[in-house]
Amino acid sequence: MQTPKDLHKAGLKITLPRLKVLNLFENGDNRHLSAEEVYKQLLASGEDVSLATVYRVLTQFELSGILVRHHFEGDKSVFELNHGEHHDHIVCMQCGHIEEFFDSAIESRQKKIAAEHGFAIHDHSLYIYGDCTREKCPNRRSE
Amino acid sequence: MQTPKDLHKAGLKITLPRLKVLNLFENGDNRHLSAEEVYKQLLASGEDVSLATVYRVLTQFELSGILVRHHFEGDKSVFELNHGEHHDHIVCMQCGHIEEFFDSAIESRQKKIAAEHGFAIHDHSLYIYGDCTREKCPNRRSE
DNA sequence: TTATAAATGAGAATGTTTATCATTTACTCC
DNA sequence: GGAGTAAATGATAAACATTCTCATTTATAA
Ligand SMILES: [Mn+2]
Ligand SMILES: [Mn+2]
Ligand SMILES: [Zn+2]
Ligand SMILES: [Zn+2]
Repeated sequence: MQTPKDLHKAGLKITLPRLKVLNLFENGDNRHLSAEEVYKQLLASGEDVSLATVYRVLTQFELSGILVRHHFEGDKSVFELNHGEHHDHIVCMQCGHIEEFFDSAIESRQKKIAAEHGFAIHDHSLYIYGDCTREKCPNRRSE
Repeated sequence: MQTPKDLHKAGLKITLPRLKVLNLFENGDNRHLSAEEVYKQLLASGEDVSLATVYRVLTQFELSGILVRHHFEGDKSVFELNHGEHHDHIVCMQCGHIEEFFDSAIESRQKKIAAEHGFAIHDHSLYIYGDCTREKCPNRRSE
């Protein structure tokens, strides 16, 4: 567990809950985590942080640029470390597996479209939903 | 108020609440409506339909292909008539104004990307967020 | 080390959506 | 057209994710 420099730079105190959450994203198994998942994984590893604090910390990390928030289909927000390079996502509707991609053709078309419609672009979100064909995929359709 | 044929085709009974909701989408001012907006607009025009029924009807219409559901940034679902041709959206973060677009270059890139990652594509969602430059655009989003 | 502002935990509250169930309504058959 | 039946509705409770409140704890700076 390290890297309090991000927290300092964001003007946030170095607290135990914040370090635990950060550690989960830096050293955990999943890049993409919901608040509930963060909360449960911390509980499971003996660290107890209140759910309210998990939500607060995730929002603060998003605001300070440490995390990025995504709105996959459905209700809950999902977060991942902000490594500085934008990317979009393909989500498996059977097993939830997520693949990341970046396509400069799509990105530049988006800029052009926004300009054509007289919009100053802030942000965008692109999610592709489908069925992955991995062996591991539990509900994999036998084609 | 007309067009019960869609309802028949979907195997749904022709009920007053369903006709009222359908009418709102067909003859109302906004193409894109949340459940709450549908409910309030019906109330405002004297028609009273319970909120539970609004949610039920919207979901049924989505399932039967009469409406399409969108997940714009934020919490609530937004619906619009399914006119058969897919399109994506640019949303103004100041005033909520929505522009629609279709870009075949983006569409084909998405197919290629899904294929490259071994995904059988079901669906996708693309939202561009920005500031529109219309005269009418106020500096606060009208919720 | 102490003072102080910030952060936390517990639980209440909020906003959106779904579930329950008694009552009403639309469609079918006579 | 009128009764029978299954489906739809309304009122409200419940579920769910998320935010708020406030008393207590903690991190930081003097
Ligand atoms: Mn990602
Ligand atoms: Mn649209
Ligand atoms: Zn899968
Ligand atoms: Zn605008």
